[in-house]
Amino acid sequence: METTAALKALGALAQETRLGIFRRLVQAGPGGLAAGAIGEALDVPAPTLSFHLAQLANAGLVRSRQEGRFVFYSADFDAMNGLVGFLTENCCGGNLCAPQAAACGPTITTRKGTKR
Amino acid sequence: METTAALKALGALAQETRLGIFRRLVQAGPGGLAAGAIGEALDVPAPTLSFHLAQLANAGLVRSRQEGRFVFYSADFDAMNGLVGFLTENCCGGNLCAPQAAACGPTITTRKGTKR
DNA sequence: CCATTATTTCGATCAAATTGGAAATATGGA
DNA sequence: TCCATATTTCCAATTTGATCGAAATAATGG
Repeated sequence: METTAALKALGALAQETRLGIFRRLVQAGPGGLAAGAIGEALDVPAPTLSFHLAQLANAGLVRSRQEGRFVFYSADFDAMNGLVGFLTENCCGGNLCAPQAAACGPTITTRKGTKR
Repeated sequence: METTAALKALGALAQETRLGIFRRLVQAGPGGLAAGAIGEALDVPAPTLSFHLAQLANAGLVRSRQEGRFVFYSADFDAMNGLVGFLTENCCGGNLCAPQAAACGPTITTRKGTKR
């Protein structure tokens, strides 16, 4: 992820309502949620919600798809991974995150070096 | 890291000049740089620089210490780690980062342009 | 003290983001 | 077609953010 995209993603998440929306979408999983369901869950008026969803979409953090009368929004996990990668590089200068790698969790090393 | 702190950190980094300042400080390492050196490196007028440094400090991403006539600013790596951890949890719902764990990975994504 | 350098505060101005009501635009069903 | 529901666009008010000159504050050495 390059700087411009990272700036847009950071800006998109740096707002309470949008961060709430995104968290909700992450929680909802790949299927996402209909716009109305998000607005109801977070108690955000439709026009305001639409505005924020557009910002998130423009930043590449969410995707939308029409399904019947509904528009479903879902988190773009790849984009989020890209952002985390960008920050990790900016935090660590391209190397491992300092002291604790807690952020990367108990994890994943799917059996040694099987990258990808 | 709690939501409020994460929002402040995201907001602090979601600005071109501030992101540039922070990257420079990360690159400078724990010792940091004098305010003047940062301003000169990034060509930012003193008042503007002071404003942005204050924002970064308020967000907890940088620390400052007086040294002689200079005020040195340095990146707070723990805070940055905290932010990455927060995003990772919000990206993965507290579990593994989806498909590829590239960000945490075996690393060394020495990409051209990472430097400087 | 005084001069010099480093940084911050003040203040004014301009630009951009956020908000939500009212109205417009889909979409699918009766 | 007409209706009901879902979502977006339009618009205008309000708030918040960014910029930087000028002046103020801090630190040091002469």
